[in-house]
Amino acid sequence: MPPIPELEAIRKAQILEAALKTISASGYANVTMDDICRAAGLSKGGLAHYYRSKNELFVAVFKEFFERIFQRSKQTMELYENPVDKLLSFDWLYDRNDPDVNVGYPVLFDCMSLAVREKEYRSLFHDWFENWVNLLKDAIDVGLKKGIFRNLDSESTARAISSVYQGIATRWYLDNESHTTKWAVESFKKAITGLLSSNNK
Amino acid sequence: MPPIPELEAIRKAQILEAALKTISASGYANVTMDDICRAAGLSKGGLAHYYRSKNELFVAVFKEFFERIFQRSKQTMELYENPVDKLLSFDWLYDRNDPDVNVGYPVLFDCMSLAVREKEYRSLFHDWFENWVNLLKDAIDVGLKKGIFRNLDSESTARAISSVYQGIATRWYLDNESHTTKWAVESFKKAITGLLSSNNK
DNA sequence: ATGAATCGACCAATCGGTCGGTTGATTTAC
DNA sequence: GTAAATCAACCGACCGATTGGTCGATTCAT
Repeated sequence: MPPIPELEAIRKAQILEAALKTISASGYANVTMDDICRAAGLSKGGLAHYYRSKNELFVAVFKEFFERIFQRSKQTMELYENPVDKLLSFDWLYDRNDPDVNVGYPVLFDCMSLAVREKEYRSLFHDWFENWVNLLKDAIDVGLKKGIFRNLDSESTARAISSVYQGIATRWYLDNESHTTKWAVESFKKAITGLLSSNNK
Repeated sequence: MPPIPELEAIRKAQILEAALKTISASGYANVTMDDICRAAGLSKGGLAHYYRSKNELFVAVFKEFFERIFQRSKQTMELYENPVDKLLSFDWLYDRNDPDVNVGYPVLFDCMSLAVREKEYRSLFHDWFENWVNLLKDAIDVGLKKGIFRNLDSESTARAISSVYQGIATRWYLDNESHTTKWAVESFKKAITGLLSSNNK
């Protein structure tokens, strides 16, 4: 019987952590199970005991990843009271020293290219979008109730706002020599305040 | 000696076309040289005669791809006179029946995940961004001169506009059940007109 | 006969997954 | 109370399949 009852949960967490870092560093397509074994301090057979296939492990890794990002987003938004501040609270996405950012972007891009063809990954994306959009939507609804915003469809505006964050992030990360952090922050603020002002019919 | 002098150019074009379709359909990581040989109607040795390694071929494919997208963007913009119309002329990006769209998005996502780790691909991205941004920047500069826009930095605004297109495209493509074409088109119009109106200090 | 164009068998390397085996703690049998 | 059986945890050698690249052979126009 198990030495400690929580051993399985501990091991799985260790493996996920090791796999996440390895995938982030080398890229989904280049990572081998051996790499992950080494990073996790386990043998091939040992790892197979917890995750029976590469695909099973990787799906678990990406799931864990999105959960982390979501929690981070939620916690950061909660630091603010004003709906506008909440909606503009994602500047941590453009901090090159942030550990979530450094690990996260490579994983995110990998996941996107996987999502193109595999519905399991598309579904992970969908859930993440949904969670993110709901955070934003709630803030917009509060703003509408308080009269800060007018004539907005909160859901489609929320989707647009998160898309703007992601679009700017893509540039900022993949071509950082031409896209400074200053540009990224100013741009998302202008774009999002533009989306929130109801001068569109 | 070559049967026809242009044979090399013809073959290379055939190979690039076949490779582009194959990569789009199966994904960079899953495509084998055999797949491309079959699609191009050539043997392994025959293909090796024109492209000596997988990497050499793939870089050429992605280069060709970005060139196509750029030409398409340029031509579509030229259909319009008014700077605002030019800047909003990219709704073809959100047409699910467009062949460039169907082939392009999978390739684009693959290229992004490659660009994270390989500077050769990052450089392709950079060049594409630069070309795209310059198209937009020229239109904005005309608008500034004509007095249609005020208080804008044309370059950083151009970068923001193309980022908005790309961010919305990501959602629209990867999670199309929750992101309709109508949403995509309305959203980019609102976001971009917001960026162009100078009510930001 | 020279060399570009093309072929396809073959090689070496890689990788995911399997499987028999070991360890050590717990449970069961007596 | 102890010997035997059991089982989770873990190991690493091995297998089968895949794949990128090579190379000698073949064709054919010049």
